[in-house]
Amino acid sequence: MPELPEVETIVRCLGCLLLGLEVEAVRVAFRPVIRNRKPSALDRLVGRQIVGLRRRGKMILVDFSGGITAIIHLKMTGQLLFCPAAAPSDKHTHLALAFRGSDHELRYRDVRKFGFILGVRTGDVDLAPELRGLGPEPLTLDLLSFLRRLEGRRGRLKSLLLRQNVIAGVGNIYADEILFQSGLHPLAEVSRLSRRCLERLWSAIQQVLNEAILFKGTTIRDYRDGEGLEGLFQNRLEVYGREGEACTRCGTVIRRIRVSGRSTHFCPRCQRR
DNA sequence: GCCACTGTTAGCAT
DNA sequence: CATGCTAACAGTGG
Repeated sequence: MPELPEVETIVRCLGCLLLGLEVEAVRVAFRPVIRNRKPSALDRLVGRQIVGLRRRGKMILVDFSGGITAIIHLKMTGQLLFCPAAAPSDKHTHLALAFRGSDHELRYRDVRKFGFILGVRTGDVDLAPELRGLGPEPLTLDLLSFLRRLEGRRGRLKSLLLRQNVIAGVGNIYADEILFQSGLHPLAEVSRLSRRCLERLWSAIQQVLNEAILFKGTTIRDYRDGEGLEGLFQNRLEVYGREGEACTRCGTVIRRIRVSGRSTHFCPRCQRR
């Protein structure tokens, strides 16, 4: 469930805590979460310092000294937690890094095991198949580039928002919120949207994602930031998870439908087709 | 106990 | 260019 705002929150949170720490030990409890086929740089982290934390789409990039980067995708239920080494860890903790002179460690947890960690050379990060083909970052994409990017595309508007090769980082929750904010119907045909509508869409993307980052993301169930804290944006959701409740803008009952296999929430009055 | 559901994404057939 | 379906996995709720 971590989408762009959640991953951004984790990266900002952990950036402050991890920068400069030197890896003292690596514990791997469940090897398959490491995607490298052969023993890789990830097996040689001891002695390296963490020199950077970045986000690309929904992925976390941890840069280590010596030119190694860990690419981490949390998928639905992954967590990256900086916690006391003494705290008990459960069966869903698949990997942990201990640091020299620190009583805290960094743990990677993932109940459903969909997530992964991949070690690459820092210079090759953008070439990794997981990052290749990822669309631009929505929050640094200006309006004109956005419009150009959507030119010639077809299909349902919501499906388009979810496609990581078009725009990176938007997932199911924020797609619904962005559509509500822009007053557009999830099933609207992309190729038939007026320029005015596309501008509203672009602006809603900026607004919703930035606001969600300010509120440190949405915790429905599993999401936690780097210190184990819940987000606050779940209290500000306008449509997601509000099926049967009243629209905050017009009072109409929020409806839920299925769009490309994903649960989709919208206000039938504020979001006309 | 069984079944349907869940925030992600890749791979497949169409 | 697009769609829908399935699968990976574990937990939750009816």
